[in-house]
Amino acid sequence: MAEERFDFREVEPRWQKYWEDKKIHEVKRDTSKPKYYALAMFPYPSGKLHMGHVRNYSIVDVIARFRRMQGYNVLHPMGYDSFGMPAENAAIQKGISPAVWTKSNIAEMTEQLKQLGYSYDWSRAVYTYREDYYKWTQWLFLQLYKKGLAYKKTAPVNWCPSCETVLANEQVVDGKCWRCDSVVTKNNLSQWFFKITQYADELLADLKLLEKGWPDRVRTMQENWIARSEGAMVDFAIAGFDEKLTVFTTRPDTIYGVTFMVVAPEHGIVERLINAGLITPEKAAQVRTFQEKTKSLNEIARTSTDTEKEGLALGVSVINPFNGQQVPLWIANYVLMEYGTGAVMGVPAHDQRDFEFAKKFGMDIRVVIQNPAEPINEAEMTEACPAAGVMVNSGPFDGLGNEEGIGKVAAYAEEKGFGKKTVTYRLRDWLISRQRAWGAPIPVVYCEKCGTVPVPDDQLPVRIPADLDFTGHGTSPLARHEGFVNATCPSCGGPARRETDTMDTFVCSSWYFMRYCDANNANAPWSQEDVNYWMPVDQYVGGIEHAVLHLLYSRFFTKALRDMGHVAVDEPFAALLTQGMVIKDGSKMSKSKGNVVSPEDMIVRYGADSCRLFILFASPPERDLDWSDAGIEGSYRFINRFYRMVTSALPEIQHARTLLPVKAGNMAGLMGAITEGELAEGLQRALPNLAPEDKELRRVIHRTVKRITSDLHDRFAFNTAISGLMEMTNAVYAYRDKMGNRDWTISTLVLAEAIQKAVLIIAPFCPHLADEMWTKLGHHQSIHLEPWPAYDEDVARAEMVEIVVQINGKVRERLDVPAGVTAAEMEQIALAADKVRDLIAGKQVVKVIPVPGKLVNIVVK
RNA sequence: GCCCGAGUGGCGGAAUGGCAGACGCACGAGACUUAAAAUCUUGCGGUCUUAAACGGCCGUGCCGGUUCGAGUCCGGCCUCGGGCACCA
Repeated sequence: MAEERFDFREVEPRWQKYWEDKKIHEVKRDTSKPKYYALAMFPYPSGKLHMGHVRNYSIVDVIARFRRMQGYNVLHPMGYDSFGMPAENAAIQKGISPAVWTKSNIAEMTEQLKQLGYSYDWSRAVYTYREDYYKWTQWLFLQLYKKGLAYKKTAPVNWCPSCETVLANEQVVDGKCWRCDSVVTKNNLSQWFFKITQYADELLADLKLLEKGWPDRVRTMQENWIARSEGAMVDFAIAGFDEKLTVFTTRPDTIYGVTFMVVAPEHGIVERLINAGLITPEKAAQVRTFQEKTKSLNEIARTSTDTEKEGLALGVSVINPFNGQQVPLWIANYVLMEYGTGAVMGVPAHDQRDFEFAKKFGMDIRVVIQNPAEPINEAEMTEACPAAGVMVNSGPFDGLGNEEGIGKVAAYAEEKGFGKKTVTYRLRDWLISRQRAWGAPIPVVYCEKCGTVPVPDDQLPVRIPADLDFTGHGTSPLARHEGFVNATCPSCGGPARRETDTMDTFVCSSWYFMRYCDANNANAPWSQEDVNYWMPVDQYVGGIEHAVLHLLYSRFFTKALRDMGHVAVDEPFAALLTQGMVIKDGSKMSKSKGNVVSPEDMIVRYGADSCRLFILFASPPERDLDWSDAGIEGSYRFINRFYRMVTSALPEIQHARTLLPVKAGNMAGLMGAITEGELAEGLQRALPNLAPEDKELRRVIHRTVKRITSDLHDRFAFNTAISGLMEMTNAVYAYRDKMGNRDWTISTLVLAEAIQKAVLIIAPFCPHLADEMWTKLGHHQSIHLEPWPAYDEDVARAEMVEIVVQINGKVRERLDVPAGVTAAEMEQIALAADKVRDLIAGKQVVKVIPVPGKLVNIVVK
């Protein structure tokens, strides 16, 4: 065969320019076709693309191109999630303005995305840092505010006392500031929240709608993140103090087993008890020290069962309303203010954490749930017993099954007025305030007379000033910018101060998929017609690391906006594919490890098509992918092998053209182009004259088309789809080896069919190669506008199949049988085979299990 | 720690309860070539018997279970990875 190579350096840029000039990936609403919205999680413009991006975008590009060929009107957009910390860090470290840094990174990454040949509709690109985008982020904030879904409350932030600045969790390393190594503490600030908990029930219930399209594990993670739990709130009186302490418990059935009470160190009651003098001054000093110590622990450390439990008795008692018993009140590091009411009842007999706490501090253990068959004894317990059983030592509830008891106890409390049945969630409201300058400013002003006043729509956007001073110390640059802070109250016209916090970048990324539907709308975030035509996203693809936060926030946003009438869908992402990471030599690519593979280098050396092909071939999409330099070499070789397969067959295909009448409408017919219809008809006529080799090749071709169609449509198995393409290529080579002395007339037709279908199938994976080959086959229109090839079930079906005969589960014989044999026939054939008869001679056949078309298992004794 | 995953040849992986190792990489052999590269053909889990496997046995992280049959389902571990609310 000819020793030619695919000249990707010349071909790839040429086709990229062609697609861009012809705008073939720009889409409009079109009700004559079914729509398909294919979406990749948009990148943060950190500088250059990394292999994780290439993997993500190659997956979505294959899906988009495949669906286009299948006749869908495909929306495939791209943009940049371009607010965030790295731009501010660049400003602090290099003195470049965040906007300039961001813009130049975007330019570089866009260039690389274009070099990879992704079929984006660039006319719809969104950039969250631009005014025309964040204007609408602010508008949406105000919509939520007006609906009562945005509110302010006090919440702690990480605080570096030396830099006098707020730190992100990422900037706290082992409890210390990443820049100056000072011990980080907590500061309370008044901050904005979104009321996502109002949607907790629906976010949980609607996971059912995603059963088909989302991975089980992501739904499970969200379910556990929201974590609905049913239980009861119970009010405990405080001895000598006129305030009730409300606790939440999922086990009201154990309420008679309470031997102590614990609140979070930051619980408000502690302060009030100190102020009321119920906690002695010496004790109060200890409390302060304890609170300071807890502040330096993060949540993971506090809730870890490995962490030593620390506690401090306050010298105050609370009264169990069920039995009037007084139990001591404690503070402890393992109780969080964020969950439930920040107060938990201590039932050491039936809760492991309480058990450990009671053991450490010498508190009573009282069993109130017994297993009558194997009674437990307080003195001998080595761990808590959370199991079900019968209620004992529980006053009027004795003898009740504990599960029944849960409801009865709660109902009793409700009746008596000291408690009620409650549902709580682990999910907390979404804190969106960030003390940073490179984000969408929260569009609110504070007026001495009018209070908190939203900025009117016609004054949006609240702009980030261009002349900010980034130091990395002290308050946010926005808060230090006089021109920004000083404002006029929109309500009374008097002097006012602007809110200086910006929004969490997750707010920007909670609605970008709706902006893509109508990205250039200057009057609204989107039009109803567009958003309701394109939404929901049919296939969303991104990293598993977003399983909870981004995906949950976006679901919340969609539901809240639906309730305000801005969009008509319940869920934003009908289907989700979570792709694994790209690693090298067993660990994450990182500069410090020096194992970073640059997409740029790979494109220069092997071309975009090889790069795309390898990254899709090396691993199934959900799994982590180990990058291999030798592997991409293999993909590069395959592309050349494919190229030679097509180019060397061109004379035969020209010949095939002369055998077939050109049908009306085939404009490229004179150039040698054959339509799929012409080929199918020609082969239909040639059918009686086909040799076994012809039939075999046709079988491979049609079976492969079928398999790849299903791999792409049903299960996103790009790796096996590509291996199918390789097998098909191998089959064509084997066929051509035998072609020399065969009937030239028929074999050229079969070959033409094989080549043409192969080129169509490879189009979503290697779009440049495919378009180039399509042109060489005489076609005049881009292959990406052609329909996906058809396959014929009858041609794909094998005449004979090999079945396996097992004896007691071990393979003992292989037999060729006609394809459609029944189970009964298979059983007969298997038992009649010589080798089988020898092996079962003298033994008793207990059972025969025939599996049609696959195997027969004979069980003998 | 808690929640969620993953583990198969020298390597990446394939196998929807039914032949473990498709396809590719690496490596070996052969063809072509003055030579090399490229290309084409071919072999390739371990082990035992054997002149030779078209033979036997073992083998999908470990231990146990369900089943005629388990890489696949169930229970218990081990190791690695993702998330844990201010990285995005």
